Order: sequence, then C-alpha cells, then structure tokens
Amino acid sequence: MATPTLKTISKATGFSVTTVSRALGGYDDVNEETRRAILDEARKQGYTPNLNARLLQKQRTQTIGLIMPATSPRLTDPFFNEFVAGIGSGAATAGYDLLLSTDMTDTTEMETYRRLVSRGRVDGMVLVRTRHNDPRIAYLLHTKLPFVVFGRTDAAHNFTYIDMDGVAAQRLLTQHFIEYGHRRIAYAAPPPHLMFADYRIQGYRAALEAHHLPFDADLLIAGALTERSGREIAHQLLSLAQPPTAIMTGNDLMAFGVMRTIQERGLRVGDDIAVGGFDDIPTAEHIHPGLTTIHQPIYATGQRLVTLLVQMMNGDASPPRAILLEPELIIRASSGSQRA
Amino acid sequence: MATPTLKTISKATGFSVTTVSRALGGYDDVNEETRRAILDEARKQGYTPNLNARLLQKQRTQTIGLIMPATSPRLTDPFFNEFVAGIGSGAATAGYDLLLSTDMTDTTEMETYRRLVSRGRVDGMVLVRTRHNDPRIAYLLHTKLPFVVFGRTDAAHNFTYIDMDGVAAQRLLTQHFIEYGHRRIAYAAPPPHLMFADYRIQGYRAALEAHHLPFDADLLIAGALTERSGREIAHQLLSLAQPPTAIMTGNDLMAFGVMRTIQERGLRVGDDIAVGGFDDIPTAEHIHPGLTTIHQPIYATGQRLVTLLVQMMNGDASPPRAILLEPELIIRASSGSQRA
DNA sequence: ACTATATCCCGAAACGTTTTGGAAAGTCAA
DNA sequence: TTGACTTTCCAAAACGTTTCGGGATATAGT
Repeated sequence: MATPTLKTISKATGFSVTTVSRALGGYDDVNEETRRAILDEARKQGYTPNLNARLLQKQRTQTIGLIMPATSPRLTDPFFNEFVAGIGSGAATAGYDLLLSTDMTDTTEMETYRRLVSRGRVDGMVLVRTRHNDPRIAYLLHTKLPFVVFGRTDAAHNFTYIDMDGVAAQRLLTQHFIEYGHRRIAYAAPPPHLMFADYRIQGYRAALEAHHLPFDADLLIAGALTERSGREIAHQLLSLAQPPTAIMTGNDLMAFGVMRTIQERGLRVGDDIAVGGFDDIPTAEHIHPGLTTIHQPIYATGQRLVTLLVQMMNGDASPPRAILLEPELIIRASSGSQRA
Repeated sequence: MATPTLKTISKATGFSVTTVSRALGGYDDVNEETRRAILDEARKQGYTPNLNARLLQKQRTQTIGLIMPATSPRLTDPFFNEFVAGIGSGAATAGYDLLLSTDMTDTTEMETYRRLVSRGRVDGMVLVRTRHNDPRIAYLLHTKLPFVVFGRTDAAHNFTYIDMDGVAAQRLLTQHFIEYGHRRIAYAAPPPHLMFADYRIQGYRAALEAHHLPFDADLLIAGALTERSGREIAHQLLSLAQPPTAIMTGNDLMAFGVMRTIQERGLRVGDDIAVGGFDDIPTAEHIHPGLTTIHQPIYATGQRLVTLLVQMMNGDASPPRAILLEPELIIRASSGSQRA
C-alpha cells in the first residue's frame, strides 16, 4: 500500500490535487459535500501531510534549534536540564518542535551552527552561555535568522536576550557574606571566556569596595564550571597562608566540589568555611548542608525566550529587547551563622 | 542577495544544476578542474544544501525523534537529563539530529507521535518508560518505522529494547536490607501502569520469599515518581501501627521525599529508618546521608540505543535485540549500619 | 577511417506540497 | 439577452534537491 499523499486521495475521490489540498487546508472555495468526501477519504487512508514537502514549499520548518555547549562528554549540569525543559515546553505550546544538537567532537561548533541554520533546518535559534565576541552571534546576526539569547555579549546589543544581572547578583552574595562578618571572601570564578564571568567579578569587587575591603588577587581563581574544578580550587585556596573564611563559586556544581574538599579536610562547611554557589539547581537544596546561592529562574527563562523568538519568527519587526533578571538570594546552612 | 542554491552556483559557474550537484556530491564523473571551480564558487556563496529539499527527494530526514513523557510541567527528573544527553551524543556521532518533543497539554500523546512519524519528520524513534500494552509501541510497530525502547512491554517482544533487569535489581536491594537485619521493609512502588513497576515488585516479593519473610500488603504503596509522592507515602508508612524499618522507592526522587519526611519527624535516616532508591542520579551521592540505590547506566544506555537504532535505519534487517542490564547496588549511608 | 571506450556533462523527471491565476457553470439583476 | 457576480474547481508553476538516461567529445584500438 502506497503512502497516502494528496495524489492518492485525488485519485480515489476524482478531484484534483489542488482541490484536495484546499479542502484539507480549510479554504472556503470548496463545496461542503466535496470537502466531506475528501476528508473521509483522507481519514480512510490515514493521510498526514509530508512535512518536508510542505516546508520546502513554505520555506519554514516549524522548528527551533538549540545547540548544547559541548562542555563535557556528558552535560551533567542540571542547569541545562531545566533550560531545555523550558525551551521544549515553550516550543510545544507555540506549535514548534525542538531540534537539539550537541557539538560533535570532531567538528567545530560553528560548523554545527552552519549545518542547522543553512537554509532550511530551523526557523530560529536559542543560544546559551555567551562568550566574548561570540562568533555564533556574529554569524546569526549576519544570516538574519531570528534568534534569542540567554546572556549578553560585549559588542552592541542589537539582538534580543534575557540575562541575569550578574553584577547585582554577585554583589548581593558577596555583601551577604560580608554582613555575616567575613573579611576574606574568595571567588572561584567562571572561566573568563564566558561573558558572565566579567559581570560576576565586577559585582564581587564592587561589594568589596563598598565595604572598604581590600581585593586580594590570591582569592580570585578562575576555573571550569564543574565539581572537579571546584575541588581543585578549594585545595588551592585552603592551602594559602591566609586561607579565606568564605568561598563563592561560578555555579552550584563548583560549590559542591568546594564543599566536599572542605569536608575532606576535616572542616565544617558553614561554621568553619562558608560557601556560596550560583543557579540554585535542585540539588542545592538537598545537599548537606544546604547551599546558599543565587536563584535563577531557568525554566521560566527558557519559556520566555521561546515566546520572544516566536514573535520574531512571525515577522514582528519591533526592535530587539533586552531583559535583565533581578537576582534572588537564597540563604541556606552553608552560610554558617553570623560571626562576631 | 538570494540564498545560495544549486541554481545560483550553476548560473555563476556556467555548469548545469546536475553537474553542480554531482560535483558537490563527490561523484567521479566530473572533471577535477570543474569540480574545483564549483567547490570554489560554492564556498564563495556560502552554499549549504537545503535539507528539506534533499530529504523530500531522498525520503529521509537524518533525524531521530524522542518524545518526553509529560509527567509534570517541568520534567524535573535528572534521569531524563542524562538520557537525553546520551541520545544526543549518540545521534551526533552518527550524524543524526535529535528532535525533542514534549507532549502538548491540549493534545493526546498519540497525536504527538503521529505528527512526528507521519511520513517525513523523523527516520526513527526512541521510546522510554514503557507501559502495559503500550499504545505507542503498537502504533510504531504498525507504521514499520524503526524504533528502539528503553524498557519492555508485556506483549510479544518483537522489537529492540534495552532494559534494566528490574526483578534482579529490586531483589538485590531488598536482600541488602534483609541482610542488614531488617524484617519490615516497605516499598513505595512506581505507578502500576508503568511496565517496570511489575518487575520491581516481583523482585521485592521474591527476596522476601527467599528469606521466608511474610508479605505485608500495608507495606506496599504505589505512588508517583516524584519527591512529593515520596513524602506522602512516607507519612502513611510511618503512621502505621507497625511502621517499617526500611523503605525502598521507585526512584531516587521519591527516596529524597521519604528521607525528608523521616527527618522532619525527628528520626534519623539510616540509623532509625533505612532508605533505598533507584537510578543513582547525581544528587543521590550528594544528599545527606548518601542514598543507597541501584545504579542505572542511563547515559550509556541512551548511546547504545541510538547505535542500535542507526543500524536499523540503515536497513539492517537482523531480528530485534533484547538487552537486559545487570543491576549494580550502590551502598551509601542511608542504609544505616548492620543491625543485631 | 572506423568502431569501441572513456570521460565529462546535461535535460528532464521526480519527491509532495502550496499557491497563483484563472476557467466553467450557475445565479442574479437589468 | 446580456453582463456581472458567485461558486466550485483545476492546471501549472514553484520550492531545491537527486537521479535516470543518455549525448558529446576525445582517446584508443584495429
């Protein structure tokens, strides 16, 4: 049995392919009786339109692209879990599909982008984890493909994005530790090529300055956004002649590593060394002790981004929007108690 | 500037569309010089083939479909995180894209399947979380679309799947608690419509029987695979006239809920009530106390499934394969210490 | 000089859909 | 009876690619 197509229905009913198409498409220039006959036959054959053909004709794909940064062999960061879920949910309610790509190891990231974007695979893209002079943004800007971004970049902001206010966030967290009586607050910072590292560090230094605390370069160490990196940095920091009494990190995963190292060295997280993370992934609440961190509405942000993207894909030509998220500080036991 | 197509290259180089296509396609019936000229022009124009057109012609999509069960508004279970990552990685290395769909709330699951499968959107599908007489499997079997499954179903196993040996796994865990001296071991079981619930319960009962322990229907409560459900069931169990001394659950998320309830009631997890989970998601290691659980190689399984699927999509007509995973017991502090 | 054989190229059809620009037949108003 | 509308239908083109079946031209073999 041949796959049902417009042609097979056309043959079966005696109407032309055009009429079948228009009947199925709900146009009003087809007789009710005819339409019924065609719909019946379509149902009988189990017809469903061939997406590729339709999209080739319409030059649209009803698909949104998302490329996962190839940080590790397995993207173990729950951040992405939530983010993808948000995007997926937003896409689904808007009637779009989500095309998920992970960078292949043997090809460059830009190739992956080109492959997807190259006329036809997706109607729009979602970007995450912006970098300095992000080549992906330059490329997408150049191709005119609609896209939205979680994060900013340093160049002109002529694109739509949502970003956490990293300056305010890190300042908030640093202040919190200062108010808890800490003087030596270390920062296991995100890798410097990531755009948000800059903002976070700015916030860190601003809080120190505001409270007339000296900036100690020994206490600022950049690492990767992994638990392992957190462990390594903690070792370095705790081996200092004057170790810090509080350690903040680029994300919760790093914070977990820091906590583990502290505990392995026989110290207590909170009472001996306070720890602060970033993201508020689910585990942050469950780990012991609970992790003080900055809450990011990751899921909701994913949804919002898709909403914005869908507007753009539907031809809304309003100027790009820039949305800055206000940080929310979540205080848990890893802060320890207020000091003298 | 028009989008680069075969035609624009053809115009620019003076060769026919056919020749351009064949040059780009690497056929050997085109002069080296010609090929070079065409390749140069293609690069200059930034040509990339239009996927839809190519696929319409080839009747393939180079895309694998995966539909997320719409359990909750946000699929908070890290299980899916890992699984998707595994599938994505497998797909990428095989040169396939991953189309991720979440069920829309206002349409039935089967419609989502039909939409994807309907001639053209995907070349194959990955299924997860099988149910009794799973209609998705019946449907896919009927459409002849290649697919692989994480999990089994009760009917004839005429499809390729990988599954954890749930009987052995739950027996292993139950045995572990029995050996630790527990007599009243409760089971907060997965929802009964899920296929693996059967196997797990079988394993649970088998272990009891093997050690001549009575089966107490009060100690077997089915729930949802969420933390919240774990909390509720724990409350029920702890309010029993004869509460259990150990509680096993359908997945780690439920176990977290159980642990929290135990702690809220002023009891100690492990020493007072032992807890066992299932899946070994990352948090299971970080939570306090660490959670005894059954390790599932989720990521690797995703990859393996894709490998199998790709073989099938490439026309390998060998009979379906059934792979059963051996469980691995991970003992952590939530087991408490051996009892008298 | 004639045939056989490579080598290089191309026109046309096909994949399944949507859309454009009518055509044919019927209805209505004058 | 004629023109103007309506209603219902359709042929053909188009989207960008691959592939089938040759057609030229040059080279080699006799």
